[in-house]
Amino acid sequence: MVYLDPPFFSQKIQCMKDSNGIEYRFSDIWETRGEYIEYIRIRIEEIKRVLKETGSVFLHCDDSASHYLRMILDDEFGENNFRSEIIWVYKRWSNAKKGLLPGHQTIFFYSKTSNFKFNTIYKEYSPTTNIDQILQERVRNSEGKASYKYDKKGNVVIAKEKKGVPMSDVWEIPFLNPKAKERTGYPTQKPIELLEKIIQISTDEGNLVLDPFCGSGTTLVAAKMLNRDFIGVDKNPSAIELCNRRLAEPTKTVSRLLQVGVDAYRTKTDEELAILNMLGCDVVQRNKGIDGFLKKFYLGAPVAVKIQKSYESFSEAINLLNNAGKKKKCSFTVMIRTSEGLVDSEIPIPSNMIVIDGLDLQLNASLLKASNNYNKRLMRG
Amino acid sequence: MVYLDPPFFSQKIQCMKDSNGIEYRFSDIWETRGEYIEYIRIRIEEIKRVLKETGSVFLHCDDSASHYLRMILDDEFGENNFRSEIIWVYKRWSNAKKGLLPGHQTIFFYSKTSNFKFNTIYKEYSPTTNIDQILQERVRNSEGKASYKYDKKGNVVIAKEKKGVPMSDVWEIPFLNPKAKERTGYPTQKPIELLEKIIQISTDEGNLVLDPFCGSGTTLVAAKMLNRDFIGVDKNPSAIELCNRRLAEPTKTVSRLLQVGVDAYRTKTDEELAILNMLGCDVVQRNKGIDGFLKKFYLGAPVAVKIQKSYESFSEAINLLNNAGKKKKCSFTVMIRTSEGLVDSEIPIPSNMIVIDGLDLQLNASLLKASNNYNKRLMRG
DNA sequence: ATTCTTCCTGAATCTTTAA
DNA sequence: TTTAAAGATTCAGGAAGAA
Repeated sequence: MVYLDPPFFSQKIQCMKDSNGIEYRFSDIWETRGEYIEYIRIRIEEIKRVLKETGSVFLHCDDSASHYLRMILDDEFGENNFRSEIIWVYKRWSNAKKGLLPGHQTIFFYSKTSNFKFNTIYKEYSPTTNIDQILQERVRNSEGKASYKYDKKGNVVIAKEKKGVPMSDVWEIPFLNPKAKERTGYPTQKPIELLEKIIQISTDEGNLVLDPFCGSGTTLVAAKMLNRDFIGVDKNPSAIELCNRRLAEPTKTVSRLLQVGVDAYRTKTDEELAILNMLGCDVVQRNKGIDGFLKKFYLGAPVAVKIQKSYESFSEAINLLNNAGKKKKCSFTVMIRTSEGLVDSEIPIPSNMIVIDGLDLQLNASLLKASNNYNKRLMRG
Repeated sequence: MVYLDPPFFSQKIQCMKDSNGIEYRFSDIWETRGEYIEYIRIRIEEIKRVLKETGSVFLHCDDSASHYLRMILDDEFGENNFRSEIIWVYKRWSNAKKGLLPGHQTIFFYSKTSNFKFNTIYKEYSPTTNIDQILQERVRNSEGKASYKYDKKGNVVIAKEKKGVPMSDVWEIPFLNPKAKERTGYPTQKPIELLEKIIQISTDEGNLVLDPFCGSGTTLVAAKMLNRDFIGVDKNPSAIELCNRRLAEPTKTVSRLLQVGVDAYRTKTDEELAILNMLGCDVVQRNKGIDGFLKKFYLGAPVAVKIQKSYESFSEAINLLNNAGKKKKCSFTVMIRTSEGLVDSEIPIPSNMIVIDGLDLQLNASLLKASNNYNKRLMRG
């Protein structure tokens, strides 16, 4: 298998320093598009030459010249050997731009022949999947419509064991964060996770992986950890040095985000989210005293919102919100009192805090009043 | 704005039947690739001709010929007018295939000039984001490192109001489920939500939207619902008929259409469900006047709850709830008034109806009062 | 008109403080 | 001593302003 992440046609100089002050730099600047294409084409030709009959190539690019690169691959490998357009999706720290924020890169997957090595990776079923579909055998009737299969006694027929859903061509993997330990200081470094997937679907242990633009050596590190053989090439001597350093101690930092999933960071209940949404709030996830900020400032300052929790007394909640609001320089704070929260309103409410009873509290109060009125009227006849 | 979803170069015949047995069919078969490209190129040329200087084009394709289509766009619009490669991501029922499951389609976004119309849509911050960096102003020291800004007294300085994160070029929108009500039976039908986003970012109300391969008319329906003008073209007469049915069936008003259209793909919003849940309600799905019943009876009879909808005036909502409540022999009814609903409280409120303002309405009133108090205090010195 | 410089942003981590 | 919460930091990549 060959993975290559050649210079993009971005017309920029990529430059970065590592923690020791060593500067890594390469140029994505080309005289003409034709020159760039020719540069890549020669390399693709050679890649095809050295590839086994069952081998595959993965070409990594952004959207600046992906269509030209795919043309080259079509020409050299044949369009019938196109396997997939893999989309690597990530969220990244943002910038201001008129238009949509770039949040993906493309990896073209071609095989040398139709008899290519491929290991299917199975993922979990979507939570919306009906288990009957997985468990029960199905048949097609005369009109071609599918239905569940029953045996002669009218019992459902259980299907053979399934392995899960085959992996899709869209891969959501966190972008290598500027603060990640995995970072070497080399520009355009890719996450190990990405290379692991590519190596796993296209090779077995002991197979050979080639990266002709190996840079910081992510491909090689991933290959080594997965017990594949590997060859790396780079024209920059300091890149090779870096590769050797990394390979001597191949480490992979597991991203907490990847490990626990983004939902682990979402700590609000549906109800709390609905309240915050109703009020027009940005949701705050990592603050005990504040659940959200109103999207609009008042008196030139932010307004913090807190929903009383069931495990908090009212006075506790007030103190938490008040202190957090002061720290964040809020003009006002808003407390949503809930019926579940422990009632205990001994302490005075700060002058810049607005307390609003939750809908359930208001409803109960109103219903009580209405029932009393009704009973009084009854008494009076 | 022009959106086009031309036949793909898939070399298949697309065929599907709707519920009335009408068959829709068109051919994706072309003699040669060159012929296909020429067919598209002519249309792109004309699209550019009729487009305004501030206009944009969105070309929808799968990965079978996307590189050729983008070449055409580069040629006709100029590669400096390439704005984004939008990736539409969806999860779909799986099929066994050696390789990765296709889970995306591509939409190329080009503008006619660099002075193009664009409305940024802001999304929520990631749950991993630290609010301090959103809230606090930052500075750069002499070494170019960033840190938080403090005033002379050592207090943090609050940054100006933020709007959220600009939308990325990767859109996760569910593929039209085979059972979805929105389905017309037309092959390759796209979800309305996808078209809504495209129309929203590239046009304002009253602008003109053209779909030269309109098929079942999803683009036109979305345009109509968003108060844009629209033109649809299709060479298949039964497609045009279908479009007209979809566009004209709700013969009343545009807002009625909106109501019907929205209701077709979601009966209760998450917010409404959360409110009903908060109040301790059983949810009622198919009643215009009632959204839920309290789990507890009052005075030995059920209590109906209704949330005012954005497309209902307050008096309309009151009448609906009151009539439905009488039919169901309710002792009381509860109306939740919302800020989105049309305000129009001319008619008297029935004696057994309890009206509760939504949290947002109460918050707005409280903030207004608090701000006024603050200003008065300022005036008095 | 072109190049250079400065500024701004926020996702996801690392670091420090509090419990 | 361990863990959780809060605070601080980095950097790709556009925009806007300066040279």
